[in-house]
Amino acid sequence: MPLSTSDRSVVEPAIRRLSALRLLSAEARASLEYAMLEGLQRGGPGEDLLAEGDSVDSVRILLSGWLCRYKMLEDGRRQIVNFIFPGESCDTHAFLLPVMDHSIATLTPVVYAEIKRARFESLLAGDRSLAEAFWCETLVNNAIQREWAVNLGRRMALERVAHLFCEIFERLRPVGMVEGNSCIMPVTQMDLADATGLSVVHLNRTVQELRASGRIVLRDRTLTINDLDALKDAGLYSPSYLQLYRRG
Amino acid sequence: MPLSTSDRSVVEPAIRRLSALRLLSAEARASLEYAMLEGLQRGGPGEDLLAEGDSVDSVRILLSGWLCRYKMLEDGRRQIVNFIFPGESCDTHAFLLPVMDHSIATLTPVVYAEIKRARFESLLAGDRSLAEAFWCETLVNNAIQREWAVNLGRRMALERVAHLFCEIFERLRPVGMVEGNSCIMPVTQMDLADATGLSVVHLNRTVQELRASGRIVLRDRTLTINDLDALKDAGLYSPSYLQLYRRG
DNA sequence: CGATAATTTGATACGATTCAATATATGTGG
DNA sequence: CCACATATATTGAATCGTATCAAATTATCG
Repeated sequence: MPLSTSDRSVVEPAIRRLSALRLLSAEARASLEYAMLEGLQRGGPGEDLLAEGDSVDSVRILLSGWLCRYKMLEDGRRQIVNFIFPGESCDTHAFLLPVMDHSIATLTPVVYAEIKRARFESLLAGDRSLAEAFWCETLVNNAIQREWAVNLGRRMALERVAHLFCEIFERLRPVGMVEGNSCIMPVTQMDLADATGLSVVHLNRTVQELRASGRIVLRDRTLTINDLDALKDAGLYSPSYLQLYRRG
Repeated sequence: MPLSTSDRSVVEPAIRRLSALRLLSAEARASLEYAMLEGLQRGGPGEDLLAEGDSVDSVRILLSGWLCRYKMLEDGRRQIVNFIFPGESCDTHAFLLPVMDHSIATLTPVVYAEIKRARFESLLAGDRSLAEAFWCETLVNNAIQREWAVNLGRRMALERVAHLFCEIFERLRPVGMVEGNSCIMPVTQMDLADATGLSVVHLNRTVQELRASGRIVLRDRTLTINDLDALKDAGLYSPSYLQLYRRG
């Protein structure tokens, strides 16, 4: 569903995030903004943007809402392997590989920019820092993916959930989606369970434990972290892997 | 420990692997070979090649032996987040980020080629297909990392170990390290436990279960898979994520 | 408002961890 | 080449964390 708007602020999260990774020239910024505004799309919740096995011929940059990357096992078990937050892009270089190894789904209503591959490539060809910013994003993504392996492999339920909440909070902050000590949490507990490798029931109990100990408030789709440092301790969280404020 | 040799076959695994990802010109091949041969290094088992927090100024390409990427939690829990096999490179673009988010250790004696960043960059600048091959490697790595999240989050012990064995087997094959239905397995059960997110005791029992059911033989540091398809079934393994035989 | 989805609760079962002990390999120096 | 020390693999028993199943409650949406 194409979306037209004259409001350039919709693309701001992407510009913000990329600028944090690499200092972008005014021209690079402008041409990217323009390309994004031309390709604005909307999606409803619960849609697959890309499915495992699809080939990819365009780049998507999320501007609002949440996406997730997930994989399914034959018998229906689902693992969310990562979230995608506003400002982040789906697959800037996925076309170098033949097909998607995983699926990408909307968890909420979303707005994103879709840029055709050729267009995207010429954008990158025109500006080295832009190319580097997108590559950095891939590398940071890789680092996040590694931390998820640690989370799933070596942390206990309470630590896992605490860690995930810290990560979400810290990833939303640089794109301006944190207010005070709160951010939105627009996903179901089933999604959180699939992201932490827990059953819904146990995830629910774990969340309640975090609530009961006063570490978080989670209601009305809003997460409030009373004491972020305490939650980080509980989740054995060390933020360096996000490399949030890099500038080459 | 620098290593000199006149035998060019040491670099073959790397050439093979990169060639599988992208068709390389004879010149690209030759210049890469030359750079690798100039920077040959040896390492013993149990050494950190790079530690979390280090900054990276050279690229390493593994030629023989096994490495692992791992992260530690404060209290000593370790998660191996990936293996690195002969022909694979450690950090071709890690210098785009300021510091390592994880450590890389030798699991066996190794031989690798170390190429200084500037040298490496000029190599890539000189040949587009070479640059693309290395980037593809990063993307494939990312896909493997996602599959590890699935393994750790949603597979049970037996499935996890079966899956890991299948993956190892399939990653060793294209670099010629599989003979018939056997490959070497030069790591301890503790390493396998840390890779699968299990305790050593339970990993041991799981391996025994795989042995008892006749699916594998594991002794003398050699893994023999009697029926690969059966092991894949047991591990809910679907190999597409490795994207082994790509050519752009 | 009713229908459906999401969250919460309870009870039970199972998979995996832990601790402790033993057995087997591997490596080292004499 | 053997004796010893150390690392690795194996076994058993008890415990703990998490899953599963089923039901009840609460929220959400048309």
